[in-house]
Amino acid sequence: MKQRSTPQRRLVMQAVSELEGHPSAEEIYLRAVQLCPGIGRATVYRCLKLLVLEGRLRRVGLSDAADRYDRKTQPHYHLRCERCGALIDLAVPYLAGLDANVGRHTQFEIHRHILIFEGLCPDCRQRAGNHR
Amino acid sequence: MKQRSTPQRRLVMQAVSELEGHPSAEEIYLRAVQLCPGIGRATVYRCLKLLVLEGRLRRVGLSDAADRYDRKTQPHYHLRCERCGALIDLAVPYLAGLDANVGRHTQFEIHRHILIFEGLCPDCRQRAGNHR
DNA sequence: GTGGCTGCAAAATGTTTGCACGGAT
DNA sequence: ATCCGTGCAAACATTTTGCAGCCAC
Repeated sequence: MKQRSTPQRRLVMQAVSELEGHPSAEEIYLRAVQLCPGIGRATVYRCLKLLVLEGRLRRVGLSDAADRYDRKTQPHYHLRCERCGALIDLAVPYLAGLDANVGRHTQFEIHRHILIFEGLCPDCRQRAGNHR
Repeated sequence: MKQRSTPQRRLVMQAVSELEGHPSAEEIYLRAVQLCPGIGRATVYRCLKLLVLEGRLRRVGLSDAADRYDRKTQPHYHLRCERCGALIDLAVPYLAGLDANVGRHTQFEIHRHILIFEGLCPDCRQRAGNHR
């Protein structure tokens, strides 16, 4: 199964690039529709999946909201506001030794780890403080 | 809103306790039905939510599968097999300093972090090795 | 008798799949 | 001619919600 570079594929990549931060599939779809009316949601989902497989995008899975997509594919962590849902990249150094460490203590073969910090962003923090 | 201790609430807690590991809401529901035919799915979901709120259970959210519930409520990390979905607790010490550290570097008020390791469990590892 | 709790069915959400068509190789 | 990609709608999985009735306080 050889894959083609279709206009839609390029367009989805472009939509992600134009959207700042970590857009969801729906946000990417809405932007893609602007660029190419008629594109289908399923196509966007399929393209995103392929782009992640190719390593051109990274999927940030959230347990209680739609997944987000990230142009930055190198390992890094995320910070999320539990009130407004904002998701931002963290500059904290990647804890490369953790995987080997856990592998040594369990019979698992560790491939990666996912680390997400949760709390309140400055805006929500202030808003929360005000009506307390 | 004062809350009552109902038979269903106790039963859901019992079902979680009887099931080993980290059952999903559906697994808990199925066990609950055995103990009390007629209990509804929605009731199980509502009870789980309340029990988590009370701090008697911990919810382990997974981005690509149903959430799991954990009787162990103290902070700890998880290890997940990406092939069979097995989820187990990790004994790795909790990195308590991380939150303060990230808080110092971002304007966020950090409340917690979620750390999940992913890889292959011993069984799946062997199975994967065999047909390679 | 007020207000939370239950069970049911329906809704909501996010994502995947079946299918027929169309285009590229 | 084959096979991949597309658009649409329907299916799917998980969780939440609206609502009527019930039970405990």
